[in-house]
Amino acid sequence: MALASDPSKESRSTYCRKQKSLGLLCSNFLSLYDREGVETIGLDDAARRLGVERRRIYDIVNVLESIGVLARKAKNRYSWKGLGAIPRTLEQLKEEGLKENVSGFDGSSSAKGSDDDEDDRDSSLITSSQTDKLSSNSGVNSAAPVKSGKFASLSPLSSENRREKSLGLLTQNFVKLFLCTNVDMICLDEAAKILLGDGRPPAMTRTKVRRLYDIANVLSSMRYIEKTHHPDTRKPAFRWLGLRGRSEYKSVDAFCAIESKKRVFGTELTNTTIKRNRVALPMDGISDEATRKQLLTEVKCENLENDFHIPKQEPGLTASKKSYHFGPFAPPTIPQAEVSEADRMKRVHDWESLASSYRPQYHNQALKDLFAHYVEAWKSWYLEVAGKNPIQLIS
DNA sequence: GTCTCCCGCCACGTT
DNA sequence: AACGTGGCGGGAGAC
Repeated sequence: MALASDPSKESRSTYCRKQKSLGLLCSNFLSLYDREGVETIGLDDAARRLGVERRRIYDIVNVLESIGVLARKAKNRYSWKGLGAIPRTLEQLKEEGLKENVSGFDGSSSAKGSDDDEDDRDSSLITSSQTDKLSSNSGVNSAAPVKSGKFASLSPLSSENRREKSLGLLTQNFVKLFLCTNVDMICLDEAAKILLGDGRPPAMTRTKVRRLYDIANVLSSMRYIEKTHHPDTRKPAFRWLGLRGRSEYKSVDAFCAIESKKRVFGTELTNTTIKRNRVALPMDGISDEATRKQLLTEVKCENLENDFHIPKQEPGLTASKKSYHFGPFAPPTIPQAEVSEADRMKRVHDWESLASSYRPQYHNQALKDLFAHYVEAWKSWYLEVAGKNPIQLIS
């Protein structure tokens, strides 16, 4: 499975995977469709407008479908249920999870003795024995219907096997781990072991972990979970925020405080034409590191404001330790002047003038369309704020 | 080194 | 047969 690009040819490249993360794509996807009047979504349309391959849209859509945001209507078409459908879906998943596990997830049950020695490190981490039944997956519910009636009509074993491994079902079971247990946080490798069941080969676990990373990125971007570290082991883990995370989302200040602690992704859209190892960035010609960082900060702030799902960063945090990189769609004209921190922050907070004056010159028509959408979204959002109306991110 | 996760191949299902 | 879907794991960026 060789990658298409030839690194030797593109040795000068500065590919930055952060700009292409699934989480960022999810944010952009929601920015695009989470608004009044959206009823159906075409996958081709989404891919075109977001500037990514269809394959990536499937990843997003499968996760969103599993938590009720979307429902498949027909080939290439999904109906938009909205973020407001998530709480109901979570409730269903919880009920379903509890029903499937009559013995409960209280830690006292054990369908078969756990032989996973790593699971017993800390009581706040979930154990395999608590959730063995999730691995058997009976959890297909109305929130995530089987893709098609015909799907199971031929070669039942094969299709069932495929369904069992689907990203959507894995998402549901991952969510159930949090909803149906008293677990506080969980490491992805442990989640994988739990969902697979004991005694699976390491390669299978590795694959499952990869998928869980995909899912975690999407759920993180929606603030249903957050990445953290286990207090004792410092091992990366994910904590369930659920609706709590979403309510914090409504408060800009709270969101910024949370967001600033997060790993910060690039803010630009991903693009199918920019391959790994051969990205030509607008700043490639700029050798001075300080200038690059300054420019990165500038553009990051401005782009953040184009996307109301990624609010402003905390002062002093942007581009301090980790450098940001332009995405492939960075505006071709970038302010070069040295700008003081005070001036910069003043500009960042000058939302109104920014919204009315800033017009990035995107080369890509899809980006132009998307930017136009952002401008419209910004206007309505700003009107709401100016009118002292609460921001309704969740219906 | 390990962790993270993008990328696109390709098998399988649908039209 | 052509197209749609999505599992899968290689391998490279991030740490």
